[in-house]
Amino acid sequence: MVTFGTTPLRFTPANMSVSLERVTDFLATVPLFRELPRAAVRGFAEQTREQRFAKGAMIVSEGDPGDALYVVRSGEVKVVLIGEDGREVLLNILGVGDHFGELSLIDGRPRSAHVVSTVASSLLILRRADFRRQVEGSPSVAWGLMIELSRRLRLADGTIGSLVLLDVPGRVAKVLIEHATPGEPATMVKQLTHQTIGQMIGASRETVSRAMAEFQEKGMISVERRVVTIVNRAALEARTRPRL
Amino acid sequence: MVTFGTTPLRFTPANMSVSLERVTDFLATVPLFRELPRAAVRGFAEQTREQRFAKGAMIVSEGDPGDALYVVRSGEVKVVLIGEDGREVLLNILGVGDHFGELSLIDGRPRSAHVVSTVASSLLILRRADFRRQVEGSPSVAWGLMIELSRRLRLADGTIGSLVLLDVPGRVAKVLIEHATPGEPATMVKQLTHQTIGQMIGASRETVSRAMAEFQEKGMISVERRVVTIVNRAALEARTRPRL
DNA sequence: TCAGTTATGTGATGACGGTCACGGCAGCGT
DNA sequence: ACGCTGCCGTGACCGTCATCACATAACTGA
Repeated sequence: MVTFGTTPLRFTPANMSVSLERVTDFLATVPLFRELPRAAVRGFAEQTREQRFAKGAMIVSEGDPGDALYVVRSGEVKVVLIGEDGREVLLNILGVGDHFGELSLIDGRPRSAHVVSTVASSLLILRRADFRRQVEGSPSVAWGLMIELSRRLRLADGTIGSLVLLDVPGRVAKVLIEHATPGEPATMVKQLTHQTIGQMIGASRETVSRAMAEFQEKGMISVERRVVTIVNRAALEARTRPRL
Repeated sequence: MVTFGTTPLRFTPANMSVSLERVTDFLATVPLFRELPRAAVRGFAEQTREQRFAKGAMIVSEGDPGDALYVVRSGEVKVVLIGEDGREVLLNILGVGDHFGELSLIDGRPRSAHVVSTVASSLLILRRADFRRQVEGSPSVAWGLMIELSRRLRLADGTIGSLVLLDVPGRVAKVLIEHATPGEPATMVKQLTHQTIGQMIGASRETVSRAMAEFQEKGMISVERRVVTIVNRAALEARTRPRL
């Protein structure tokens, strides 16, 4: 549950002259700007300010007019839809180097989801300004943006597919596989609470719990102190397909 | 149900020299190329060939390597995911002037869904060739592409949200509203079979049928010879929100 | 270490909606 | 007109999953 307003935002004035090179260094590592010459990255960095958010702070709200792009410099944020009854749908979890907010910059429409920090986070904010001109002047950025949008679109379509075609255990299996860090014989999965998984796949906490219990019984995964290890990836993948 | 292979594709050799101007005229009307100078549109048109597909033909298949962009010149196609049990998820219905296949051109990955003609259709096929160079050389096309991708991403996220947050009647209401042609007091809805609506929202034909019966009873819509009229749009929109 | 908070396991219960099974109806080609 | 085929309406049944209600366990910070 998001804590509306209870955790006040804390503002940190940008300290441009001192940190410009640091910011440039950082931006140069994010995929979007990776192919850009240093001078161009600095061009973006100059339009940037940094802001810190406490855990649980609402960074952007659905429906807001949006005129900024955000890059996660530290921490983690989640992209969520919130139903009028308070239930949350988790569309995405973003970590360091990920960015959000480009949709509104591109099409000028209001924000389509909420973004909330899951831990204390620091974000670089790139205001609209002449974003469009900058992007058009940097074909590699434009291309990078399109690749990123394509990636998300494929992900979203895949999610729609599994929501419709798979039962809850199938969707849980899919999430486990997608969040597994490679390393075949025993693969580990990033820490995700059952609650969080449930919000990703549209299921209740309890049902996720039961699904994972089933996987454990069948020797597909093992859980040690809340860390999940994938024991039998093939079996998990099989659950990822309907009609088995 | 898609008829795999039963309806053979028919090939029509491109007739470049004669039809180039026609094709250019057509392309100039599609939003993606609208802002482009005529010469540039012709540049795209030159890389184009036209192909006809019978009703039910599979135009692209999920998993195929993809190196072409398709523009619907006449007819209609549907973008679908197909589960191993044969169930279909309808991601999109595309009409004249719509295009598909850009994702693979952008990121080079395989096709993420099937595309099937719902009626006999004619498509312009723009092969990869130097698509990337062309796009980078035409900022307005790059921008148009991003706007289109943004639009689809918003739609997809909205679909995910309604799949998770809304019950079937709610999702049906949403589809009706989205497909309503404006004209307030009595709005009409494009002809969609219950089956089709079901595939769009992950519900069975029967449940869609019952939802629409309920809407009729409550005077929210009226159905006359399979044409739906929205009588009480506000009530429909209310059903679009959870916790009623 | 201890208390408070947050995450997890598991049963009971009921509703939503999928599936099966028909019957009616409308359009369409011959 | 006549059948054919595809769409629609409705009842019956039953599985999956949300919800409620607790009991436990694992983490957090003082």
